[in-house]
Amino acid sequence: MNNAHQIQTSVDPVIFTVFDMKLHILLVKRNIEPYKDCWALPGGLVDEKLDQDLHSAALRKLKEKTNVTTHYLEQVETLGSASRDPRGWSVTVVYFALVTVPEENLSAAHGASEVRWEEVGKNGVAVPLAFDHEKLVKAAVERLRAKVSYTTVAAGLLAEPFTFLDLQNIHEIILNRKVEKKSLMRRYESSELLTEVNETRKEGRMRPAKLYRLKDRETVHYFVRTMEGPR
Amino acid sequence: MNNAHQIQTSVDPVIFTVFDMKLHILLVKRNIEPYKDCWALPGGLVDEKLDQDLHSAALRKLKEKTNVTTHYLEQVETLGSASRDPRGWSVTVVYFALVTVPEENLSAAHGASEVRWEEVGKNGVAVPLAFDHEKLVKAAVERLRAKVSYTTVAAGLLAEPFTFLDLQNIHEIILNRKVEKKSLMRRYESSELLTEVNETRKEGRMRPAKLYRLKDRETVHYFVRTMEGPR
DNA sequence: CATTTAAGAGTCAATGTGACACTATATTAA
DNA sequence: TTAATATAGTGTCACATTGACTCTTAAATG
Repeated sequence: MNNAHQIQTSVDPVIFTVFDMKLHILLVKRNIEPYKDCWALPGGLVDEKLDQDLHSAALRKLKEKTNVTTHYLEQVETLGSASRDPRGWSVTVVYFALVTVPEENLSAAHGASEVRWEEVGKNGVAVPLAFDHEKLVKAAVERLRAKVSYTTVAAGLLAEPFTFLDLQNIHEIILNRKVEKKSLMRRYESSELLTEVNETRKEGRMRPAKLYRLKDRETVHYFVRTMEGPR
Repeated sequence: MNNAHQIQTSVDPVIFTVFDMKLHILLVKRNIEPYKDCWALPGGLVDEKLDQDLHSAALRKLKEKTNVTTHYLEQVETLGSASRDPRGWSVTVVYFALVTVPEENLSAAHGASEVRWEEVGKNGVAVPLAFDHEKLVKAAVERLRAKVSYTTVAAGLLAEPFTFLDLQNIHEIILNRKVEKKSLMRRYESSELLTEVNETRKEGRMRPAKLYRLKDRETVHYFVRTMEGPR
């Protein structure tokens, strides 16, 4: 029972952002074997010295690859088996993080020769990923979609201030379907999470939209019911 | 990065059952340090040789402590930190399992000097637990309650055949509140998960209740809406 | 000042819910 | 044979929330 075991423990954050009206995740190109030159999640081994706990290990990985800060980091699931890494038994804890649209860009440091935002389509990303990372991404996307359909987490992705249309777009992009304007508005009204600011217009000669900020970027409101989708 | 690290990896199943109209979980008394003679979850280290993956590691732990089989095993969350075990960095993957009411009883083998079913009250169990196991139990109970309020998992706890009242009781015991008969009936009807069998009566001189079986013990039906509780 | 066009408020049928009243039925006692 | 009993199971309804749709509002432009 007291065998000094050799199970590798890592964290794999799936970092989401939205730009160009598409959902994206952050990938890094591996520069060591196994799966050298293959795209992978920006994860890595938990460091006994550096990391107090799993959550901060995930935050550290996040910081190493991007300059942006997260308003949301949630554990998704943990996969562990003898076969998922050719080097032997390994366990990885999958997280998903939401970051606002990146302006200054990525730091291709820390063992990653390349870093990039990859579009998430209907069936995950278009490139093959190392290890079982496609499965991890799938799980994270499912969780994100579920969460967005019954909470206000998606609002955290927006740069402030934002219009209601921005909010609606974020939901539609992540859920990959139309969302009823009025329905979403009602939900955010009852969440009491938005504060109005001033005004602006988006395109030429139309009525300007109100601008909002979040009262508290840390708070996530749960809708009384999940968004049901089209009838 | 390639430091041979020493993170201990374990699984901790929270095994639920219902008898005497109360929710219970299985605990074992530790017979080694640390926390010797303290009650704990029936978990243990993942064994690289024995276990193919985390799920089967949890099943193995379950089998070592009870003779019953599970119809439901679900991963809850993973906790890992430098401080949760005095011996150093450790990670544990928490599962929750549902088993039918135990008849032949527990095997107090495998490093546990004592095994027992402990009642789960409003605030978890009444005895202090080793490590952070109270937190793990709390997380598992929350997840169980959530799941029971929007799925048919609870039905898996019943020995077949069962009456509708049995089903209602199971829900009420786990959720720790009254559940509307008609509301629950509607949900199970639309789940199309029950098959009628014959008849029986429970107490003396009243109308006998129909007996049911589950069409498929593996299938879990998701209700269209969460049970909302009293108005 | 009329026109344009999206913002955003109003309205409504459909759905599912909790609550509670009501009916059905096997057993037992008269 | 029949009435009483007590739980099993069904009927009904007000209420809340939803998706869908329509209507009003308002700044900017020409």
